Amino acid sequence: MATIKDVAKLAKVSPSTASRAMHDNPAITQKTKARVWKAMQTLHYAPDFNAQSLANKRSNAIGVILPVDHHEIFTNPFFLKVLRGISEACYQAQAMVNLATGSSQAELLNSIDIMVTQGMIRRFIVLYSEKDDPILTKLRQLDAQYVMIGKPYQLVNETPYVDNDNILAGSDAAQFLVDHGHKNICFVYNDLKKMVQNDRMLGYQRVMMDNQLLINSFELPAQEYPGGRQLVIQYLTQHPEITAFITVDDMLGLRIQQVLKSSTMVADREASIIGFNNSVFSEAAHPALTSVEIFPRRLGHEAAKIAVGLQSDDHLSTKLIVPHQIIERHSVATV
Amino acid sequence: MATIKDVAKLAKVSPSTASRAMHDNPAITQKTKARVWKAMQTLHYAPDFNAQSLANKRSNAIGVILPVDHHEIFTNPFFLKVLRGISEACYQAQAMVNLATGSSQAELLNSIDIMVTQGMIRRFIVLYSEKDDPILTKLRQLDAQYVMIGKPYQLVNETPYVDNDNILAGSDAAQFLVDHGHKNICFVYNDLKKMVQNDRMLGYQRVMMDNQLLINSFELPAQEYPGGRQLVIQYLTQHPEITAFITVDDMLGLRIQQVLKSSTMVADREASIIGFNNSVFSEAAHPALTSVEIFPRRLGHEAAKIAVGLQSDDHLSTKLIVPHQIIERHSVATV
DNA sequence: AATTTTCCTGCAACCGATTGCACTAGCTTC
DNA sequence: GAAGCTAGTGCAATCGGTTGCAGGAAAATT
Repeated sequence: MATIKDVAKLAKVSPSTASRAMHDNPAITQKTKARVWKAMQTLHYAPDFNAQSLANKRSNAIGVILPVDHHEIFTNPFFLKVLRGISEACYQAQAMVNLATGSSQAELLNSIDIMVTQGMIRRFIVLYSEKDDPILTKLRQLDAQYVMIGKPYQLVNETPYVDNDNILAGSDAAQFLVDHGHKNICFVYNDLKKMVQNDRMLGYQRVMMDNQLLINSFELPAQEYPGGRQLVIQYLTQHPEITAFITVDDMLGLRIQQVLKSSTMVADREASIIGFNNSVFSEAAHPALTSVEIFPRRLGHEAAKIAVGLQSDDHLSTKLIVPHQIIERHSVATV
Repeated sequence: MATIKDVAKLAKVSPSTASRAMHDNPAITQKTKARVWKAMQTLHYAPDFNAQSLANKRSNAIGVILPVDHHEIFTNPFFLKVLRGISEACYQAQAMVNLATGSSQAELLNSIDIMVTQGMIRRFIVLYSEKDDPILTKLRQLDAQYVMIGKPYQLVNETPYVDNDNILAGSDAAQFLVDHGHKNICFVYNDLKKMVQNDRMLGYQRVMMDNQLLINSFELPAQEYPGGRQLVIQYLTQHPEITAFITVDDMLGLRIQQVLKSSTMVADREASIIGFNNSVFSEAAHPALTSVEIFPRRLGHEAAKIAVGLQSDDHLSTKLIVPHQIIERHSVATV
């Protein structure tokens, strides 16, 4: 591998000039820069990241923080897609991608500590947004920068983030059902402490109120908790008027669909369903689920672009809203 | 942050001695080592990874290579679980996890090149096994070490890997059906160029032959190719004798189940299904799919442990077989 | 032509580790 | 007691970059 000294030698300048030329330092003449650049080309020069990080006290890597391990999370293809987007943007920006996970919060905190203090990683992407998250406190305390995927709960103005307009997405989903003639619509969620779910519900509520319709909601616990099926049956029998469901994730929609199709307790009961995330689940269902696509890969891509551009001294924060899109399939009927 | 010089000063030795003491170099007296170790403790010393990598010409990071982007892959929770296991083991070994993905092979190859030449990453985990994979060629050519998840096609003896015994898993699944009285069993796959699928089929075939039963197989293309549903219906009508399916992934099982339940073309047709991967899909189905759990997280964990232990000079290769387990649910009936 | 100003470039130190080699004790041995 | 060993430690160079500061050359001013 060619080093900066080789380049310098070939361009007949000193390593310091070469270094400055590479960073397009204004102190260097165009003519000199050109010489250096040509030398870089011919030698296929590429800087050593470790040497650079050492000298700069800052790694070129972006740390990616997944939520603390939890059955549901590591089952959700959403994160993998986001990772793909991040990876893509980082590749284009010549940055490395460093993963941080943990089976407990303590472990994750420690991982992050190591990445910052020993790895000199100073830029992170946090793949979720939760209330009172100690991880964010830690990052701030370590003087690291981060961009979030999802809208932050705290320091909303100071935190760069990329997100969908989940309130709008919730509204759109509700409006879609209303437009199809539904009046008794139920919102199915999982955990309202998550900003996404909360926002989508807000959007749903807004539309219902605008149309003077009743608000119904239902908490369906994660798959690993038993009895979910029973809860759905119960809800359905207690609310015979409900003709449509908005589910905060396709998976929930699928589960409700399964119950509708298979339980003798609710035989002949029909209901429209619209989900979120446009995941495999929605395609796999029959009838295929209408779902709101939120473009996770794009979310990741944009977040990474912001993270890569983060300077250690800037305190302005970029916010980016990625559009969503309703993918119509066959699970919503017109009444 | 304390540096090695601070430690050295406190222990009243030179940095070189401190360094040697930290690596438990036999040239250093126990007494001196003890002094250095105590100094490390009191200063909360932790080495700078970048400086270390620079001096050693080898990073402490493990590169993780995902397969080239492909709708199906980034939808499969398997990889996320494996990542979790890798991350866990790396955390314990104080190694960083570096991700490599690409939307094309060229991009992925380039990513890897960068990781090795600029990042000094010399140890990789490859999350898949494919025939004639140029990625592996590249890794070898770059003089990097790798451990695979899944059995390699080439250099089987020289390549460390961790895998399930997929042949056995295939046999077990088939035997499970045979034990439940099934005689006409069909094996459903996706892409036989993948070692996993091939092996599972082999196992299936073995059991069928041992029991003097006919071998039936069926290729169900990935979800994104249209017409899959039609293919299933066609197969079912052309093979009325089939009473059970082994599907190489739960997703495929789910898709077959959907057809069975919903198509009027095959009304009243019943069939048992056993899938692989014990993914959410299997739980979400109704009746819930019986599935073969292959413990992806454990696969990742073990692979990472091997990768971390890899020395640049050793040419012995560890192989590790992670057991599988049939998770009985309700999709297999006794005939 | 001499002096000042402006620009550009190079020297050398530094980032935080590792390691070959030389050196100094303390022991043994004759 | 001098010579020869061995074992333990430190010096200094090195890994491949970055950057403050000094200095030299060219351009501008008088």
